[in-house]
Amino acid sequence: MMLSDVMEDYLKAIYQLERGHDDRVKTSAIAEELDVTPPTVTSMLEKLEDRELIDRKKYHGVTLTPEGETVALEVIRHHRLLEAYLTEHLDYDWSEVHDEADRLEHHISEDFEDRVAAALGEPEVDPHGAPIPGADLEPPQQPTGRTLSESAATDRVVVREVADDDPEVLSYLSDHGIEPGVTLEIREVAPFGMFTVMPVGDERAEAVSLPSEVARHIRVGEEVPAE
Amino acid sequence: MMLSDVMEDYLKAIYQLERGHDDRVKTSAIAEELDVTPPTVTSMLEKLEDRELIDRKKYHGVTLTPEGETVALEVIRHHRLLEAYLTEHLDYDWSEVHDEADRLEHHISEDFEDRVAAALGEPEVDPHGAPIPGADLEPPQQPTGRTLSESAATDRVVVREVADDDPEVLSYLSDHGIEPGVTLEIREVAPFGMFTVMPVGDERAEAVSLPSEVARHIRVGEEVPAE
DNA sequence: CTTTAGGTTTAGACGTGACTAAATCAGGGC
DNA sequence: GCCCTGATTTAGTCACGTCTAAACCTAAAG
Ligand SMILES: [Mn+2]
Ligand SMILES: [Mn+2]
Ligand SMILES: [Mn+2]
Ligand SMILES: [Mn+2]
Repeated sequence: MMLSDVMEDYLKAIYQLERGHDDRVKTSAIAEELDVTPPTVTSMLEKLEDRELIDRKKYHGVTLTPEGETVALEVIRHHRLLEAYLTEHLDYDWSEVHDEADRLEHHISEDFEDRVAAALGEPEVDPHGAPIPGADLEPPQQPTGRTLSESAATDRVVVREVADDDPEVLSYLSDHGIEPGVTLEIREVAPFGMFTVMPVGDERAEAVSLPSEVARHIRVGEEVPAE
Repeated sequence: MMLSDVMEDYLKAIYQLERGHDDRVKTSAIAEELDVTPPTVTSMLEKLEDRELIDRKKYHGVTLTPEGETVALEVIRHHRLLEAYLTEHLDYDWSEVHDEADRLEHHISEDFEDRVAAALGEPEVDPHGAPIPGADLEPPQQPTGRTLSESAATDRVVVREVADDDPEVLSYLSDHGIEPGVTLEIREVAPFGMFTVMPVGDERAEAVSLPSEVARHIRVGEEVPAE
C-alpha cells in the first residue's frame, strides 16, 4: 500500500487527536490541526476509508483502524527519531527540530530509520520527552502524570514532556531553564491560570511565569527520590 | 520562488545532461533520464520556461539559465552531501546511498545542509568521487582526466570517480577492490571493449573484467607520485 | 416538538504532474 | 528539392489535493 505524505499526515493527526481524548475525531478538529478546510478533510477521509485505514461514520467523526494506527505510529517513530538524531548528532537545539523532522519523516527509508535508531542506541523518548514508538509499532502506553496546569501551588514537580511545537515557545522555555528532567517549584497559581514556577538546582535560575496555554502543554510527574 | 521536488529533478537532470556534452538538452534525453514520456517532459519544460529557469527553442532542446543552474547545483550539493554523510556517519556503503539521497535532497533545509557540511568538514567530493558544489553554488570545474574506457592496455591509472548509480554494479566493484583512490593496472583491452584491470596494492586482489558500459562510468587520472 | 445554529458533506472548480493518441515538425536519404 | 522517418508537440484525460459556495444534517435551545 503506497501512501502519499499527505495521507500520512492525516493519519498522524488523527492518531494524536485520538490520544487527546476526542475518541471519535471530528472533521473540524483535523481541519484545524492540518490547516486545511473542512471539505478538504472530508474528501481525504473518504479516501482513507476506502483504504480501510479509518472507520468513518458520516457526520460523527472517525477512528483509526489497526492498520491506520500502525501507519501513524510509523510516521511518529520517524518523526521522533529524527528529532532525537538532529539534537544528538547535528547540534540542533530542541526548539529547532520539529519542522525539519516534520518534512523528513515521510521521506526516509526503513533502512535509514534502523540506522538512526542504532546510532542513538534505540532511544525511548525524543528531545521533548515524548515516547518514541518501538520498531514493533505497538502504541506506547499513555504517559502518566498530569500537566503543569493541573498542578497546585507549592507542589514540586519534575518536567516529563514539553508538548509544544512552537520554536519561539520552546526556546523561551529552555532559556529559562525549563526542559524535560528539570525539577520545578510552583510558586504561585494566579486566578486567571498563570503559573509561576522556579527551576530547582540551577543557581542562576529565576522564577518564570507561564500562561495556562503553555502550562497545559507541560507534562509533569512526581519528584523521584534520588536513588 | 517555490519549486516542487519534481521541478528540481528536471533541473538536475538537465544540468547533468548538459555536462554530458549534449549542449542543448533534448526532450527525449530528459524523458529517458527521468523515466517519463516525452509529452510529460514537454509540459514540464513549458513551466520551467515560464519561470525563466531554462531557455527553450521548440523542437531544439533547452539549456539552463543561470538561475536554473543555481537550482540544479543546490540540489546536487544536497545530494552529494547526503551521500557523504550517510557513508561517514550512518554506516552506509557507497553502493547504498544514492536512492536515499535522491529522495532526501528535496526535503532538507538550508540549515540542515550547513550542519551536515560542517559535520563532514566541508568535503569536496562525495563517496563516488564526484565533486560537491560549494555553498556559493558556483559550478565545480569539469573533472579532468579520462574514462577507463578511453585508456589503453598497460596503463596504470588511479580511479577518480565511479559515476554509476546502480547499487548492484557499485557493490560488485567495491567487492573487487575498485573504488575512488585505488590504482589500477590495465591488463587487457579486448576488441569488443572489455577491460581487464588489476587493483594494485591489495594482496588478495584479483583481476576484474569490466564491459565498456561500466568502464565508461569510471573516470581515471594519472598516478600521482608519492609526495 | 419545533426551530435554528453550527458543523459536515456535496458540488463544482483549479493547478500539478502524469498518461495515450494524434498532429506536426525537422533533418537525412534519395 | 521532395519525402519519410522519427522526434516533438498538441490535445484530451486522469488522479490527487486543495479551494469556495451551497446544501444538508444534528443536536441543542426554546
Ligand atoms: Mn509531516
Ligand atoms: Mn517531538
Ligand atoms: Mn531527486
Ligand atoms: Mn554520488
